[in-house]
Amino acid sequence: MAVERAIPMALRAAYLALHRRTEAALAPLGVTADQFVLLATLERGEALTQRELARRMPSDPSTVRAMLVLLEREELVRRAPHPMDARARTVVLTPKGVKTLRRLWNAGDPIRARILGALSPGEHEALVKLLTKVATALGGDAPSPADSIPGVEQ
Amino acid sequence: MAVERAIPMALRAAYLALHRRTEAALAPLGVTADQFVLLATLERGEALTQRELARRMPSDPSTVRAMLVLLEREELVRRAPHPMDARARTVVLTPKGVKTLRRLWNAGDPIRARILGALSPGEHEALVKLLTKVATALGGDAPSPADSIPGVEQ
DNA sequence: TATTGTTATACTCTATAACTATA
DNA sequence: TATAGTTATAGAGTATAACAATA
Repeated sequence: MAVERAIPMALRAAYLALHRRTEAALAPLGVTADQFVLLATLERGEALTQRELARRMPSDPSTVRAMLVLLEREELVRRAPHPMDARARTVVLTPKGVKTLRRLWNAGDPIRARILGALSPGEHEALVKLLTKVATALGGDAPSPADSIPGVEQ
Repeated sequence: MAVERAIPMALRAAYLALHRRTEAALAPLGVTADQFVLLATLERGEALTQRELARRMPSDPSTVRAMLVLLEREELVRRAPHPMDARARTVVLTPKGVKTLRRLWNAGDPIRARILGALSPGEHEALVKLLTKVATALGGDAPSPADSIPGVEQ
């Protein structure tokens, strides 16, 4: 099997721990961890189309739609016709969504604090940089055969 | 909101990229990324009980059972009565499971190579260390010494 | 009494394919 | 023709609670 497997497993363990702790912390507010990510994505860029939202999550358009239906039922987001493109719909946070999102950030603070508490400032910066490298290497971009490393995968 | 949010998002992005690429690579073999993790966990410690398997994944016993039912249907794993504890069942890879697992590792090699290709040896080591710190800080499971059952490994 | 596993149940996320409407 | 979104459908993982059998 030849290729180091420590990183994938360590990455999985760290993410799963984060995910589960987040689920538990947000559950009292009736929002899942993934829904939180969606809401936070909306906060960063207002009036996104569903497609753009899916691109940024990143996720699948039909997955995003399923999530939006749930969030709309809770009145946390609202979908409106796009002003220029009659095919598209824009998604925005409702006032209730904004308020809930603020609470969600607060509910997650202890988790982020726990992570930071385990790392020095230098480690923190390094980790973000390394994770970004990994994500980029595995990125949605077309897997160009030229990028693979000859000789490594025997 | 006070606390840095770069790490959680970077962690999520990296894991999701890994997960999706893995799903795509293993799909032709009819196994999901999570099922692969289960099979690989079995490979590392044979004749685990379902409970111990769930602890190591980590996952929920009822989740693991659902996965085992699927894997048993594919004849990749087999469950047998525990020799000492009549309540428990041991789970082992079938010969077909062993063979499939070998193919799964091969199918995933290019993904791991891609990760390694993006990192220097020092970065690779650093990343594993940092991820382990994060997982530990978030309640990552402590790996326990081998508790496989002597004499049961097929 | 505590633990192992099963069963029933429910929900979320995921994703493909066929479809409508619009660009 | 291509794109945005919907609908139908399916499957996989997740987890809780009630339960039986056993330690």
